[in-house]
Amino acid sequence: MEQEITDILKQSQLSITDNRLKILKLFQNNDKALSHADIEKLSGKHFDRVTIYRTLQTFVDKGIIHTIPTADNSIMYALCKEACSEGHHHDDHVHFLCDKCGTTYCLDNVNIPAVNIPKGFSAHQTNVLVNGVCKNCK
Amino acid sequence: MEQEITDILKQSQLSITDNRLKILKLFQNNDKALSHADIEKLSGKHFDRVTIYRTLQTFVDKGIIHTIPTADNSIMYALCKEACSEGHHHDDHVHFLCDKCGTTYCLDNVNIPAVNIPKGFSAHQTNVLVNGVCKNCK
DNA sequence: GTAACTGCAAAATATTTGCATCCTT
DNA sequence: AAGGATGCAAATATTTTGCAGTTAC
Repeated sequence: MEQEITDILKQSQLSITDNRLKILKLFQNNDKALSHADIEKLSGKHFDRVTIYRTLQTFVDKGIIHTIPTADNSIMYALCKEACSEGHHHDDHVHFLCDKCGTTYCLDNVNIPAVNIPKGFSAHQTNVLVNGVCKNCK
Repeated sequence: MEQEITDILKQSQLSITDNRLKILKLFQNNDKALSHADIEKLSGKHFDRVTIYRTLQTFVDKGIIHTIPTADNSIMYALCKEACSEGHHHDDHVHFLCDKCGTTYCLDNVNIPAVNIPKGFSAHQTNVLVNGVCKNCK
């Protein structure tokens, strides 16, 4: 597990630092999407706000995490699966936001359905965000 | 047309003010989603930032406009169709974001497809956001 | 006349940038 | 040693709140 995390950084040609390892571990341990604020709390404020901003941005750029568009517009981040690579995300899965607990899940096993778009438009990527109640809050 | 706009406000039991009429007119004239910044620009800075914040919030609360979750997390707003009412949105249409010109469209005629969500989860609302190239940028 | 709306000032938050220092390689 | 990463300070930008003056009804 520890090994996996460092591998992720190596593959993206990023220096292996405590900071990055800790943030990555937060994502792995939580199995849900995290906001900047979540990371700040979960980390116990051990590192700087600015570092979190920069680290998240770096991870997004490298395709390690992806952002999730949410209705209330808090930016959420979650780990990308193997299909993602630098500059080219394939987050073709559905995101689920629980209205009760606020947790955002990546439903990796749920494929996004095909969408018919009008003539003249060409689709490149599709995001699906489902709101509702999650299994824990039921 | 002018009449329509005042009717919208009347139906929501809101006072009819220049400010609100102008902002509503911006939405009607542009046929696309607008951000807070867009409105500031389009209005020619004739009214206060704060007023725009409050007006947009009021409109969202009353079901006159809805927010659109976007990948880059700028908050976009667009007019709701007749199905929306206070506190209960039915934005069951697809949103399209053009990667070239940045325009966000409501594809009112495109219904959102059914999504299979896992056991234990119950869906309440589904948002679909498609990225690509729009008819004008092709 | 009264309640609602607006604009200004200011506070509170959030995000970005510059730079000196420290850490990874 | 060199380049990248971090932390601090500070600059910007964004959003919220309070309040007094104005406007719609």
